[in-house]
Amino acid sequence: MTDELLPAERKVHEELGHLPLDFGAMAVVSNLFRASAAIRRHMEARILADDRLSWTSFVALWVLWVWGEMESRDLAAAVGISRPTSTGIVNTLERRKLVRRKKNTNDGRMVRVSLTPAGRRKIESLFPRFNAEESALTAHMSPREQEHVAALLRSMLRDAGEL
Amino acid sequence: MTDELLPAERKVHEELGHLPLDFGAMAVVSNLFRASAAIRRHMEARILADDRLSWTSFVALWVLWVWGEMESRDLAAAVGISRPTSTGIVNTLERRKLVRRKKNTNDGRMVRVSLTPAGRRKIESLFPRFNAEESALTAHMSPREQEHVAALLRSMLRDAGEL
DNA sequence: CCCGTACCGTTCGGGCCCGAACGAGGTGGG
DNA sequence: CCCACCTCGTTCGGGCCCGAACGGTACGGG
Repeated sequence: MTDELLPAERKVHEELGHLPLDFGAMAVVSNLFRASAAIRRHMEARILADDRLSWTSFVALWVLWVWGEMESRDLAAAVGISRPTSTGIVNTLERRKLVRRKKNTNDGRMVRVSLTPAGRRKIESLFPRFNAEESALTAHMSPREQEHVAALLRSMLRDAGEL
Repeated sequence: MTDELLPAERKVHEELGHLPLDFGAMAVVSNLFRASAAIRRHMEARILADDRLSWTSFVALWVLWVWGEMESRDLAAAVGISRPTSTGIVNTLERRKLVRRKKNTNDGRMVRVSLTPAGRRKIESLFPRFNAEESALTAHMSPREQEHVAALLRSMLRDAGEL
């Protein structure tokens, strides 16, 4: 594992090194975003492209798989997108018959969303391949390191939400 | 620092625990994305909203600040976006007079992009506030932990690109 | 001097993404 | 029974994002 700085990071030190900045924090956040975007692109190209699924649509299927039928606002929150975006994603998935909308009879405002059988088959065949790729991406970390990194990420997540 | 599992993660273990999946890898990747999206939203709302700048536009300004005038394709690569997206971003920033396009006289295909004085003033006033927020987000890590996490993220980045 | 090949930035089409605003449905106090 | 007030999903407008395709420029071999 090379923990060398990236060329971009070296250039930053050259140009900005004299300023009173927190370079440790910068390294964490910028690499967090680089890694996130790269992994997303990797997964979309390698696993999701055959089914013309975006990352977000895939996450939506996965959330519905894990949680079962749920109300639209809860789906948005679980996927990590706004309610307008969720409307669009559900439209796309409904058009492809992977997901179904149902009116809630108790409360006329709510819409309940769930997987169709085809949607369930899709995520059940896709997810193991997806997880195998995740596994390859984290193969150079020990289980202890994995849990440590996950914990640090969770605390950054919490801070970003509260702070 | 609570390193407790999120409710969503507990539910995943309940529902999927019996399947032969790599849950450690899952925890790393899913929290990587949750954190990335949360930080992005946090920064856009807290630092960038006043100037109506998106995260990506901000990164473009930052890259041009650090590297100076550069060719459009290199800008795209450094920001981490495709060339078509880069065209759009540069259009937006040019419209706001933060960035300038210039034809390269040697090679008629190339376009060189650079900050305007207004663009330079903007990023120089914005970045310290941005970095202070990064600093707050990583305050609970020791410098050693920060470098460790950055190194692990760099190696995931590398794997996602090569693998 | 061509012409095939390669690479540039851009355009096009379609999906994702958000904040603001809207209409419909629900709720509680007067 | 109202009628403010809230929350739901959706629509609208505008920006971001990519792969494919296009016109323009460069360059090397025949």
